[in-house]
Amino acid sequence: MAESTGKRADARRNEKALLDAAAAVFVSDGVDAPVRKIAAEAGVGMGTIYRHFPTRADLVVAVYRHQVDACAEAGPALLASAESPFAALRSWVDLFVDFLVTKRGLAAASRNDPDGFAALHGLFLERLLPVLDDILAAAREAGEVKSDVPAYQLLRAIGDICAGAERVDPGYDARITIGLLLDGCRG
Amino acid sequence: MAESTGKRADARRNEKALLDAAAAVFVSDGVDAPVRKIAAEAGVGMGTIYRHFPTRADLVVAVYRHQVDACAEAGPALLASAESPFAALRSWVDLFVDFLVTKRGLAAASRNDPDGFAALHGLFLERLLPVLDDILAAAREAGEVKSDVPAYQLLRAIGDICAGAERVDPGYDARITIGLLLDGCRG
DNA sequence: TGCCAAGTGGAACACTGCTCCGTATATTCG
DNA sequence: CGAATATACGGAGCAGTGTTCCACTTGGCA
Repeated sequence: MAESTGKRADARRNEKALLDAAAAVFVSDGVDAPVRKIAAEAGVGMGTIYRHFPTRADLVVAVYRHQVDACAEAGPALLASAESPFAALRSWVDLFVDFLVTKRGLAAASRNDPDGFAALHGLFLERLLPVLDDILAAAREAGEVKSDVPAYQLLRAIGDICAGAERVDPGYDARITIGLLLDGCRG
Repeated sequence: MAESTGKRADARRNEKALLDAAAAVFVSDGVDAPVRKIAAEAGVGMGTIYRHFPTRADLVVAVYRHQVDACAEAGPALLASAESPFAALRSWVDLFVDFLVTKRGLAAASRNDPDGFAALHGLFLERLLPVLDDILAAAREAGEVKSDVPAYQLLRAIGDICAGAERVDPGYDARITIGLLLDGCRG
């Protein structure tokens, strides 16, 4: 019964254990936590972790995929409920920033690892870019955004700023920068 | 004769060799190049490199210090010659961005290494922050900048954006984002 | 010249991501 | 129920990193 995946029962169990362990370790140690630690936390060996997630980035993507989905799905709702498209833009960007800054190291996770970057970047592009694009288009139509900056440019800038902001420093607030950026879009 | 440093002649020679080697390797391999490679290029042992530069960040700072100085010194000149303080702001930021993007990995060099970050960050704060602060103040006085964003916030945002932009991607241009940011400052 | 503190080199350590393959076991079939 | 087999597991091991340590060399001075 259960999943129709051809996987063996223990394999499925281990995959779940790994996802849970990774989520826990990412919270306590940051996304850069050693693979060994995640394997240990899950109570499996190195071989197992690499069997299920060929690269650490795959694991990261798997762990956060549903949160990214939630962020993507919130877009249209915000656009419908906010008092203006630009307000929706602000709210949605806030959501994304929240997501990024509450996951220690998420945005920077792939820094050292080009493949990892591609995976995470790809997830954002696939799920979030269309959403931001819609919001941006609506805001333009309402005359609230003059700049013709592409959504990609904006999405990436936000990611980069949050990545840099991960360093703890009481005097710095990434949200201020991002607010400035959005103001810049109004032209 | 020569420097009044109490250092031995061979020590001074090695320090110079290391700086030259590091500069060369940074260009060809990026700022993240292995320490061993720099030592080999300079023809010295591991012990020597760590004697002169206790951490890789110290080496990075030493290599780029005079370029940072040049950037700092260009500030007042730009302010005097540009047709408006905001134009000077743009030009100066361009200068800084040029510096960051032409040094592969410079802005991200310290990413993995908190001490390294502090060193580089400290250099920028010490040399560049006052310059940006002056330009920003002038632009505000001329009514060209409405936002009261602190210079620190802006400087760091630029650094973070360039750090993120280091990943090669023909579709992304950090300068667009930074331009947007400056537009945002005009309020 | 001879001495010795300053300086050097590179082996060794601790840590990382990742691979490999002998072993264990879930599942299936007789 | 008991074997046969494909599937999955564990962890030792490899390659590469930054950094430390200390026996050895050498510049500069008396």
